[in-house]
Parts: sequence; structure tokens; C-alpha cells
Amino acid sequence: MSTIRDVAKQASVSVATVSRVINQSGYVHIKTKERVEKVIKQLNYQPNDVARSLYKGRSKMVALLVPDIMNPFFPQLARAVEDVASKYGYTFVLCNTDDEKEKELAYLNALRQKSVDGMIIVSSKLSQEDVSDITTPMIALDRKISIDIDLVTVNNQDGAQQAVRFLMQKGCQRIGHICGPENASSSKARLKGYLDVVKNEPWFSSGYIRSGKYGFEAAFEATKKMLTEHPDIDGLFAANDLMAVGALKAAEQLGYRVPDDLSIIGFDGIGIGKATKPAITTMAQPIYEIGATAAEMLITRIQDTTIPITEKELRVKLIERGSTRVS
Amino acid sequence: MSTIRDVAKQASVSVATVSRVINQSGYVHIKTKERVEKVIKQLNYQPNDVARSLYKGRSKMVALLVPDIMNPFFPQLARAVEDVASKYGYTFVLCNTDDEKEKELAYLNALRQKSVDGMIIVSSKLSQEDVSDITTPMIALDRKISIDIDLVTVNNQDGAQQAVRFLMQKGCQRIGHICGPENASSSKARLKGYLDVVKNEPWFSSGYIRSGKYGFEAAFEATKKMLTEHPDIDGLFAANDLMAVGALKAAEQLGYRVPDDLSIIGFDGIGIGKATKPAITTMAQPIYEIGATAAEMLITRIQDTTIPITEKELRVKLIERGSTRVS
DNA sequence: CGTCTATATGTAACGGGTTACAGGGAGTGA
DNA sequence: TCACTCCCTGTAACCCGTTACATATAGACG
Repeated sequence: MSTIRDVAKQASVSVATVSRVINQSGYVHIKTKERVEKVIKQLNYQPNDVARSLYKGRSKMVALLVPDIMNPFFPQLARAVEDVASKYGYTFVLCNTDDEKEKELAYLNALRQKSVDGMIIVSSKLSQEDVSDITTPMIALDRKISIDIDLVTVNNQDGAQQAVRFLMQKGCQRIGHICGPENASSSKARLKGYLDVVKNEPWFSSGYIRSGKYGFEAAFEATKKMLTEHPDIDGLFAANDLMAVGALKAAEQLGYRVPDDLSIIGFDGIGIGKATKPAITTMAQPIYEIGATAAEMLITRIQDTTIPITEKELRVKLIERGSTRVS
Repeated sequence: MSTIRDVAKQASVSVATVSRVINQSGYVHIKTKERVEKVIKQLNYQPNDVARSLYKGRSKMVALLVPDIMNPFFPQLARAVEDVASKYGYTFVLCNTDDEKEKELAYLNALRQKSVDGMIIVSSKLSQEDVSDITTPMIALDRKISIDIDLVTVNNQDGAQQAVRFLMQKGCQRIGHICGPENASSSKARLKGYLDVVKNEPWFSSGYIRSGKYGFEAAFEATKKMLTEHPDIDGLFAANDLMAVGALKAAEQLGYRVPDDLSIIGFDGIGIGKATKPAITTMAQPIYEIGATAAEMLITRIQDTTIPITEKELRVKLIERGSTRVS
């Protein structure tokens, strides 16, 4: 690998001039510029980003921290963030935290040491104190972390209400909820939305709520238990699609016919919901848009850290498929 | 952010001593060490990785380049690579190339400029010349790039043979193949395996092969066309599970009953194959193991670039589910 | 007591860009 | 001709750890 000094020597100029050519800054005589460019091509010179980062204190990298890369929601999100990042010349780093606070903190540290310019974080575990000493621009996504941090979400509570009302409208009499992790704000909001609608129903009790931890397996087990305890359930609102699929499989195993015996509605709008039979009715999030919005916000903040904290809420949209009754 | 010089000043020692304490190298008096450590804690000093990388020429980062992060195969793989990487103290970078040569080359360059220590690449587009001038350790995964580069694959051709024979054994008379992209070596091997078994069948013609480009949508369309042209097909071997799901949906739409009218077998063993109804029979790859193996190989090579080029082949395993006939 | 070695610590160069600052030439207007 | 402004280019400090090399002290051994 040749360095800027090699180029300078070969072109009989100083490193400053080469730097000016590369960065198109300051004055460089057109003749000189051409000569330098020729040498750069000759030597196949590529500036060393690490050296650049060291001086600038910035690395042209952004990171996305997600709790579960195996949930198709996050690859879709990652895709969006990466697209925007590379549009602005940033390298994208994806980190999987398993929703474990320890891993999150470890990443936060590692990334800061690498002078990462910004991060987008989906975390249920981090709180204000954990991030208060971090000056790197951050965006919280899906789940709130602190009031000091920009946030991108969807109308979770409202969407959940819509989902549950939709089930009722389709004739469901007893509606259970497979909720997400207790401390995720998105999960809490969806639970709240569910409660808003059902808490005054005569049949309602806490047994109609079980946690599936936003995961397939846990939801599968939770659904089996819930349906066994409450065989009268004829509607199920899962806080995400992955759990809705788990619920579907559980219902199937118990001999329920979906949607005739049991209507299931999910949340997220991931692709897998179309693959099942019946396909999953869902409150779809504009996943790509969420990721892209967060990424744009992050880059805006990187460029100007003084702008006021903002919260942006996108809207979910009902997609009716086969897992809910027709009438 | 405090620097090593701040620590040195505060602890009344030189930066060299602080460095020795941090890296546990050379001689440091126990008393001095304690003093320095105390100051480090006081100032919450974290060494700057960028400066370290610059001097060392290494960054403690490894990258994984995948063609399609939305295919669940790759998140699973990424998961494995990340686990191994972080076990050895490496930061993991995920890059999505859309299977486009241009993006691949752009990443290769960007990563080199960042002094990334090693890369694992899943690419059908890169050839020997494209990577010949790259000295960064690399591992090719799933698809061969060059004889100069370590390779991790599975017994694709053999697995494909097994898959097709399995369909025959279940009584299929006419077996079609939805293949992957033309230039991916894994795709070519699976096609070859298919041909090994069927090419001498009296019914066989090239119309029994169509490309689904390893993607859901393309496979959906390809299957519809193929089944329309050859309604006699009663068995389908898709070169990956994502395409198998696409094929299943297409068959459904055309009124085929799976597996009664049509048996479908996939390849990969991704989770989504369990979510469909019927669930997809597949030649499962040990995905996590593949990723972990590649990552281990990469780190071995980073530590010693002189070791001879190796190719490692893992084995696929048939998982019988509902998409293939019982007898 | 002189020499040698193990221990302990500091100085400064180094890695490779970036940029503040200085210096010099050319052109313009007074 | 002087003053001033563009141009153009170079020198050297800087970003922040790492480490080769130099220096120094203490204890061991002959």
C-alpha cells in the first residue's frame, strides 16, 4: 500500500498538495493537480481511512444495534439503514445484542473506541444512566431509551387498539394477547393498546395475556398454555409477526382451525407472514421507512449535534390476510 | 475523552508506562501500576482504537459480505460469524451487496481503507482478478471465488443428488428444478447434482429447469411458468428454501395440492421452512456451523497468513417435512 | 569493588493523513 | 512604485497509541 508521501515524492510536490488534490480543498494549480492525479492512478493510491479518522476524530461509520438479527424485521431495517448510510458515504456496522444489557454496553464501548460517528439502537435494556456519558450521536428506534435521545417509533398503542378492535369487529368474543418483553417500550405500548380495548370486558382477566418475548419459540409455548387454560379464546393479538406465526403453529397443533376457530393478528408486516397458510393478518409497520428515517435523522444529527431532540412517529397500517375471519 | 497523555500526567509517569500498564507488557512497578490504574478509572480512560489501528495497521474488525440479507440464511450465518468474531475480540461488520459486483468492489475497497483484518465473502460475481491485489485475509463461503482463497462449502452436488433421488423414491415421475443464479458455484453444483440424476430420464428436457435467482419472487414466477408449461411435473427441487416457499405459493395458486399433486424439496434448512403449511422438506445445511467454521478459519489466517489454502466441506442433511409425499 | 543482569521508567520516532501558517509570485489599482 | 489580493506550494505540528532505544537503580556474583 502506498502512502500519501509516496505520491508526493513521485509527483515532486508536498504531502499538503496531494491532500488538497484528494480532498479538492484549497488552491492547486491545474497542471499540478493533473500530475498528482496521474501518480495516484499509477500507484493505485488509496488514502488510509484510519489515519484520516484519527485526525478527524470521526470514522465515517454508523452502527445499528439490534436485539435479534434472526427476526426478519431487523434485516429489513438493517437494509434500510445501510442504504441510507452508504448514500452518505458511511460504512455500516451491524451488531447483534441478544437483548442483553451486557452485550449492549460492550458494543457501546467498542464502537466509541472506534470513533463510530453515530448509532441507531433498538434496546429494551438501556436506560438514561447507561447512555448519559456518551456523546456519540444516537437514535433510539422502536423502543425509547431516554428523553435525551432522538426516537423513531410507530403509533404502537393506537395500532394495537386497531388490531384488537378489528378482531372484535370480525366477531371475536374472547381475545388473548401474546405480548413482548416486559421492558420494551414498544411492547408495553402494544399491551396498553390491547388493554385499552379489553380491560372492561366482562370476560377479561390477566390470564389472557402471556409473554412470548418477541420470539417464535416462546410464543409457541405461550400460546399453547393460554389456549389450554382458556379454550374459549377465539381471537389472538400477537405483539409481533414472528410470535403470530408461533401462535399459528401452536393453534394448529392443538387442533384449532385458523381462522374459523381462532383469528390471529400480528404486528410488524414482515415477509414471513405471507408464507404461512393461512397468511398472517397484521398491523404492518413501514419497516424500510422506519430504518431510512432513523438513518437520515442520525446523519442529520451527526452533522449538527445541537439540533433539538425530536421524536418521530410513523404510522402502522392494517393488512388483512387469511388468519382472521372474514365477517 | 481523555487520552493516554492525560493519564500519564495525572499519574506522574510517561505515556510509555501507561501503555505498558494497559497492555500488560514490559516492566512496571506494582506501585506504579496501581497508581496508573487508579487514574485510568478516575478519568474513565479508554484507549483510542483508531490510533492503535493506525500504528498496528490492524483494526480488530472482520467483515461479512452477503448478497441478500433478507434471505434468512444470511442472518443465521451472520450470527455465527459475529459470535466467533466477538469471542476473539473482533468487531463484526456486515455488508449487503445485492449480489452486485459494483457494490462488492466498493465494499472491498472501503474495508481495505479501514484496515479491516479479514473478510468472509459470499459472492457469485467476483473472480480471481478482482481479488488478486488484495492482501487482506479472505474466506469464500458457499461460492468459490478463486483457488487462492480459502473456501467453506457443503457437499452441494451430492446433496442435490440426494434431494432428487429422495423425490424419486417418494414416487415422483417428473421432477423440475428451480435453480439459483447462473454464476454462483453453489447454484451450479446443485444444478449439476440434479442433472446427474435426471439427465438420462426419457422425459427430461431443459424446460424442467428455470432460474429463481435464489429469491422468493423470481421463484414464484418461475414455478408458475414451469408448471403451466409442464403440468405433468409432480416433483420440484428448489435450490434453496426461499425459492421452495415461492414455489409452494405458486403451486398453491395454480391449484396444486402439496404434497399430493406435487412434492417440493428445498435446500438450506432456514427457519421459515417450518412456518409454511405444509412445512418444507429440505436438505439442511449446518448454517451456524458453516459460519462459525469460516470465522475460525479467517481468524486463523489473520494470525498466520502463510498457512496453505484450504477448502472445507461440511455436510448437508435431509430434513423430511410435509411438502413431500409420504410414500 | 567492578561487572552483569533484572527491573523500572522516560524520550522520541512512528503510523498516515490533515491543516494552520508562512512564504513567494503574479496581477491590479492608485 | 507601493500596497494589496489572489494563487500556489511547502513545512511542520497534530491526532493518539506503541515501541525501540536510552538511561538508571538495585541486587547478585566473583
